[in-house]
Amino acid sequence: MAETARTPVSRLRADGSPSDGTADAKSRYGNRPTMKDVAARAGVGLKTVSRVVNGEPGVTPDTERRVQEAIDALGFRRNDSARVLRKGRTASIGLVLEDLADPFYGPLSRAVEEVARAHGALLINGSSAEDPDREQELVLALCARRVDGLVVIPAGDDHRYLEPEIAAGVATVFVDRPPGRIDADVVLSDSFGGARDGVAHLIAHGHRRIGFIGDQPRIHTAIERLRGYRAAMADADIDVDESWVSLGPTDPERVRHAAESMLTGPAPVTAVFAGNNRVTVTVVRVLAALPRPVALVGFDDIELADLLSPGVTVVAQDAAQLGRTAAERLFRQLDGASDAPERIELPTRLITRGSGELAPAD
Amino acid sequence: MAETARTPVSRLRADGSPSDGTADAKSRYGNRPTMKDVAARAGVGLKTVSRVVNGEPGVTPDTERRVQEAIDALGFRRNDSARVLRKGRTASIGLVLEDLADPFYGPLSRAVEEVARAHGALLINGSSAEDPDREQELVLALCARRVDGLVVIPAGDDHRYLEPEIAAGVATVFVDRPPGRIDADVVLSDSFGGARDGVAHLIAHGHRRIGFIGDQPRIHTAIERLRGYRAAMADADIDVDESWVSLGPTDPERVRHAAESMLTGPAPVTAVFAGNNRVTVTVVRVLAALPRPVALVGFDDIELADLLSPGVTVVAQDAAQLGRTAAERLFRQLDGASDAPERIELPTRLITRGSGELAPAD
DNA sequence: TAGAACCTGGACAACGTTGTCAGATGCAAG
DNA sequence: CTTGCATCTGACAACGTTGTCCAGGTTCTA
Repeated sequence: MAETARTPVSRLRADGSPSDGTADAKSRYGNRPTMKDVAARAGVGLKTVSRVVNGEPGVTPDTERRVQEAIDALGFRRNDSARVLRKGRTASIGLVLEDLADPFYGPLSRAVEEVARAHGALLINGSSAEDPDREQELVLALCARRVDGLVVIPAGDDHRYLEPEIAAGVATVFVDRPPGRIDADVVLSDSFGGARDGVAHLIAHGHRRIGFIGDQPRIHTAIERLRGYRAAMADADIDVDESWVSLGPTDPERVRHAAESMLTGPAPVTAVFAGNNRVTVTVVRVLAALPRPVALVGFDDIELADLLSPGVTVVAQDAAQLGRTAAERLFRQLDGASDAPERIELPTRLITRGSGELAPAD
Repeated sequence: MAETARTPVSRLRADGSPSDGTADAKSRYGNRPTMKDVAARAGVGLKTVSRVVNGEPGVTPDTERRVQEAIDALGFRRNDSARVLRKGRTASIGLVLEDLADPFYGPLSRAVEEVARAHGALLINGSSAEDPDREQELVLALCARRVDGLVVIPAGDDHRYLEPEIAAGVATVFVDRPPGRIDADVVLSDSFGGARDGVAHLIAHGHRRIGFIGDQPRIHTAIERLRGYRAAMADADIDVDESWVSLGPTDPERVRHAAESMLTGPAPVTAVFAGNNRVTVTVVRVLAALPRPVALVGFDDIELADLLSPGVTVVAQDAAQLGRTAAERLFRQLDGASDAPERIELPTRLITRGSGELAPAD
């Protein structure tokens, strides 16, 4: 059945609609009822409708009923744009991350959303695709929408463009990577410590020639994890052969090439530390095709890592906790806390599953 | 932790321009500069500023420069709330899905975002957590924000509450599951056909006792996939023992219990068809602990499925394509197309990796 | 040189809501 | 039958932007 009462006529209309008299009048949506319309229908004043809609006190039950009937009859829905204009707060926050499709960011944005929801706010989000210009464009678009706050996983390394916004009261928290050239709240995982522990774990199982494959060097976490790698190696008095280290984009081709080359040189590595989830996945594929076992520890947990053989040992960070902490910090700012910008570092956790405990196959 | 003093009037820093005398009654709260402020500073009219900001023609280069300088000096950013109020279009679309953290929805929302971006729109999104009330609440909140359009992965089965919105011109497209009790565009994967093919594949490899574990029966895809299962079984003249069929929540406990019980009865199944990615993951775990091999085909592809042994055979749907198609359809509506609501069904693809080709271990 | 055609700039009125404030109304007490 | 007081109610002015429209000024044509 399902016959619709949809009017085929007024779907929406581009700005310069032909003829149709004044463009100033309602050439936009099919006419949506406003509070004025509701007031007229209910035979009350405009403000009374506003009071009913917002549950303000001071309306007789009888009046309220009349207004409610008019609202239902007309299908009225408050226009929040106008409300925002008047009140100044939008009850929405922006989340700028690198890629919504990356499994690492899913739980993170979900956590941010949960916190936002608990505070009655909606979440607007966008992917920067690791492009600083796009990050800035997105952030500024969000500011133009007057989001109350921003959670940013930065792609760029210069955030001075945010200074006027922050000064104007846009609460801002960075996550996963610190901001560049401004002082602001930031929530991070302990990339340095996590990587150091992971590499130390490999060393403890007898490895000395250990490879490191990480993300591009302009990304803070990549540098930190490499630093952790070097620290662990130094602690064990192992000289790092620079052919064991590779930073760059994390697309499968590049990573595969990097892995293969450090596995085949004159001094082939017996273990690999993978700098993030995407790297790990590709390295697992490369190692699976090898005749000899090569140990592997990856940064970030991956689904099904426990079911591979051997299971993949990882340094896990809690993406959801990262997002939750950041969002909570954001709303603390919005609630008026005026603490100095703080850097919060969350611990990582080594999960041993087998691949990191393989002995070197020398 | 030390408690910090909270002042209600905190981070809003009214930029005190000492020389400017006009800042008396107007700028009581640390407000942002408006076009009026810019106009005053540049010594031009309000509308001229608007023209510069929007790149409209009819401004001398010299005037434009003066205005631009004032904009930069004040850190002016157009207030889109006001703009929206005036123009009627928000250049934003809403996406309501089940769970942002589910790996199936990541690529889908990313695709929607890409299309939105290509049309200059931002994406507001929220998770319904499979709760119809929450879905409605979210959708209506988005409508109050006056999003131009909605992409909805429905949790509920009655969407008549959307009728006034659609009539008022909110473009609407459903994805992954059809809407309930209204007529609207919908983009689906071919759940029925995909499941039928997957089960037929198992039958072709000699299985006759095949289990089906799916999502809750109020979810459309769960029903469709079960229908596909029954169709394939009927085509092969196999009577389905109802102890082989289990629908319900997809949490690991429930799925594990369902799998174990159909694997241990008097007529234990020799193969399992898993109704979605979450079910598959748990079933893989259960089967991995079994002494005898049991065949498995899962609906939805999973990362690393190829690296397990055996590799997991799946009926893959293209989540990104689903999102892209829906979003494109949405913007076609917004561009004024007034086609009748349409149902678009995307094909699935069987990917054989080993688990689905195991012979029955009778 | 006057008039027309054109260009630039600005005054003003919306858009739909909420905060303020003063006017109505009802009821009890004087 | 007033007065006082508490409740309700509605007119009106913002909020910051854009569409309309007209006033000046300039250049070009007759």
